[in-house]
Amino acid sequence: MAKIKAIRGMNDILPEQTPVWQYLEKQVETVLGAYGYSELRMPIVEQTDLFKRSIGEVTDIVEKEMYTFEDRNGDSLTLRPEGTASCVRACEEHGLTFNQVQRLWYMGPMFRHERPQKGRYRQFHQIGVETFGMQGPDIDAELIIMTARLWRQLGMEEAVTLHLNTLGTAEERARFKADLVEYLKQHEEALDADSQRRLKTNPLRVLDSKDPGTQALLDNAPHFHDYIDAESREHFDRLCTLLDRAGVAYEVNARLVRGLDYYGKTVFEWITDKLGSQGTVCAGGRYDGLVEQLGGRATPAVGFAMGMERLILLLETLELVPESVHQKVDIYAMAMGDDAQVEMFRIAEELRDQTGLRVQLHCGGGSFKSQMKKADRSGARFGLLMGDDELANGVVTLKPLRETAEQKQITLKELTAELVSIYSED
RNA sequence: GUGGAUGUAGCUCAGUUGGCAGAGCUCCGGAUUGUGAUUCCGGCGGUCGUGGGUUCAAGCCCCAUCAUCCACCCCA
Repeated sequence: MAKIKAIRGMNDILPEQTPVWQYLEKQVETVLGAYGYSELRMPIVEQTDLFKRSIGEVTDIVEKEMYTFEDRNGDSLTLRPEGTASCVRACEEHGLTFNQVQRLWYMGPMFRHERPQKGRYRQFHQIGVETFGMQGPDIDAELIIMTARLWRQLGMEEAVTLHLNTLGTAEERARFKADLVEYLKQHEEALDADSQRRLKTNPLRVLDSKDPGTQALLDNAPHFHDYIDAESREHFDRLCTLLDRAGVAYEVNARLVRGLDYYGKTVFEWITDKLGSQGTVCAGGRYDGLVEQLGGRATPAVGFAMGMERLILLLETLELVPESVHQKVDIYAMAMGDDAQVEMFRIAEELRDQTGLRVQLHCGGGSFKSQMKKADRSGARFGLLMGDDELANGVVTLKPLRETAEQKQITLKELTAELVSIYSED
């Protein structure tokens, strides 16, 4: 019989990896907490229409990447491909944005049926941040400054660069789009194949093309920043000023478009060149129209999402994960003989009570030698031994495993005092 | 969805013109009875991704299929 394997593009995160995830999650939570953001937890499955109405009918995500299926009652459900739509839905459903401001975050798996690749998976994980009810550029700046703090916290600030742009209002985009299409149609022959296709489906995305010929052509194309009016201009300028004053460096990239239909005004991406072709590690923007589009009262909103797999890949590439996150026990307790084992069980419990240290008790038998070997492999700083001698004398043997100090026999009372003093030095 | 590369032990990988399936690491046991991380010896461990085909004989050649990786596309 064929072995059952995980679904393509959906990965197990193994015990060796989970400490890295926990480390990253904790760092992010700490930074979000420092800005007063609250966590929201949402279902993974939503009605299909929610995503169709928010992300945009003609985007690749909705057209061909959603995990959509029929519920038993015939409803069309979809595994969420991103979090913003769910977050907006939840806020509306519970009145969270009614006459009030919200700063929210969430974490969890997203699903897109794409061809897997480095940094791109069918089940992937995002930490998303969304804010509601604030229309000025101050909140845009706060979000970006917050992400910059996170990169510093993680030690990766040198590895990422901020790309910033404004998409203006829908009307401004429409005027620009018309002129852009007109220009590109005159040069349609010179465009790469993908851009010719995009010209019909989503012309703004031609700006994103990696094709050198297309990019050269765009140099003489209409420039979007010539199409934005005073309000959009001021919003963007103020954002830039706030970032300048905060010391956050950025590159204005007028060709940064973003794939989701709901963005307007501010958009940004943090990009690294260390991960191959999936270099966007964090991205977001303003989506003032979305809440209303989904049936709520018009509410300004800005948010972003980080790709956890990509951040972890980057942390590992740059060797930024502290070695200590992999250490899971402080003390490895061993016993020789049934009576000694009974006593060691008691001692281990007492140590956990009194010192708060992580004590792993050897189970599963094996020779003394093999117990020692496991003690070493466990990464514990100390081994704790209990045999006939110790049992008879009412002591335990404390053996340093990581330093050259001698092992010694001490009473349990001395042991707790000793361990407390050793660990309080660190 | 398109293109390229790769699938051999739990992991990393050898495997010659087609001729008995290997190494290192891990794991278990041993090198005078209760001392690990270095050494030495022994052991466990494989439907060679899967299904067909060619052949006296296939890990190796051919076809299909699945998966992984990389790139395109798309995006976090």
